[in-house]
Amino acid sequence: MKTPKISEAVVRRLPVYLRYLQELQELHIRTVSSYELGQKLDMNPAQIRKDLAYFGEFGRKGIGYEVNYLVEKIKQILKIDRHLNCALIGAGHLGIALSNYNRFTQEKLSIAAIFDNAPDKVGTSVGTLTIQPLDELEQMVRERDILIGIITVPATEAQKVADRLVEAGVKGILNFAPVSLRVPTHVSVRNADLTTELQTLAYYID
Amino acid sequence: MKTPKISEAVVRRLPVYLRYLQELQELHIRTVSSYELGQKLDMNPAQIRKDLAYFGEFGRKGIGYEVNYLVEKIKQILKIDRHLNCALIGAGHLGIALSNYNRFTQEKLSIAAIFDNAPDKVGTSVGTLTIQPLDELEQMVRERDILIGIITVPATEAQKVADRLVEAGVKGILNFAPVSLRVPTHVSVRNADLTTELQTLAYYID
DNA sequence: TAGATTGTTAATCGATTAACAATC
DNA sequence: TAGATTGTTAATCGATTAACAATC
Repeated sequence: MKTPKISEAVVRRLPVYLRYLQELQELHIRTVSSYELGQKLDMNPAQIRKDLAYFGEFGRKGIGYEVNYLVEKIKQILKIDRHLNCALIGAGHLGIALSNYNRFTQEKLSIAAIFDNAPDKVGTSVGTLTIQPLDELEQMVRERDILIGIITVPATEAQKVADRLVEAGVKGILNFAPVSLRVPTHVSVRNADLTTELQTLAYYID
Repeated sequence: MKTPKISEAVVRRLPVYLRYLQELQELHIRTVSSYELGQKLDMNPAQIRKDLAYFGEFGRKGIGYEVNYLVEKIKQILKIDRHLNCALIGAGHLGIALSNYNRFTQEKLSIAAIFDNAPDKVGTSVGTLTIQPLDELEQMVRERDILIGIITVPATEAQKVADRLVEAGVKGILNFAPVSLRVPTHVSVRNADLTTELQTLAYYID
């Protein structure tokens, strides 16, 4: 897979294509054109073709894209065709919600450990997992080959947790805490802060 | 407030500035330069100055920006200086998590009603609210002046809920369901789909 | 005053869109 | 074949960054 230099904008659109293509799969639709995709996703067809063409020639001129094939290709590109273990740090309401949410949607991206320091939470089960104390973070990351940390602790703790995740060897962080994390360049961070989203939305009201 | 044509990229950065400025407020720091902000947020200082300058002249040459003043200004720009009522549709784990999360962070952006159709949930309390059946959505949106809908129902239900929210007069939707919603242009949608975020993150692993 | 830092213009860089030859 | 649709190049558009006069 030759990746000349793909912009984040392109990468962010791939999961959106994938999601819709999977809907088409369920409807047993075999083929789709960039025009149809563009109509449904409210995007420019040229952009869709260009995005996909960064990674290879997946379509057929005069025909369009074969849905099943494109689904597999996008999964490969995103590297979600293989297992990827995540650790969840912070077993509050949001953490529990995510660990459930996760279970029945993407079995390839799975939560392999949950941590919290509250004494009344440690030892409690969440699905098939048991909440562990934060002390055990580093050990578990290594033992269970965890590559992604999902941070759902309070803002004041988030940087400390991020530092420990980085130190333990995690490659990516999904951060739900409302702070800008500082991490080395070899670690990717994505922010999923609800407050920020709501505030952005407020701007567009009226 | 003259707003020539502000790009979404600019609007998305304002809450990030705000968040850090509020941290500075707590530390009783009175003044900050675009250079310092840039250092901390890992952004170009010229960009920060330009972003802010779209909305007015908030700084002082040779000095920088007065923290308290800038916080107030950004709140005004984002329109979070006034109350804004949201409705939450879907009282699953994620919905409950959000309604709690929300309570103690942003009192100006508050959840004013929670809906779910599951018979075992209707009538149950969540904080000070009682879960209501979806039938009552339109009525509540009107009665309680709800301008934003937060969708945390399953993907299959999300478009139906969005249609009803739009019909009831909501101006913005924060969508947690993994589907691309279709709404009229006068309604803003922001997507906060965890799966999409995780998949994007996976691309950057290794 | 001298040093610092803004607001803004101009230069650069990158992303989106249009157009079309290639071809199924 | 004729119509459709890709992959890709070129044109456009927009966003970021650099530079600097204005000025606190």
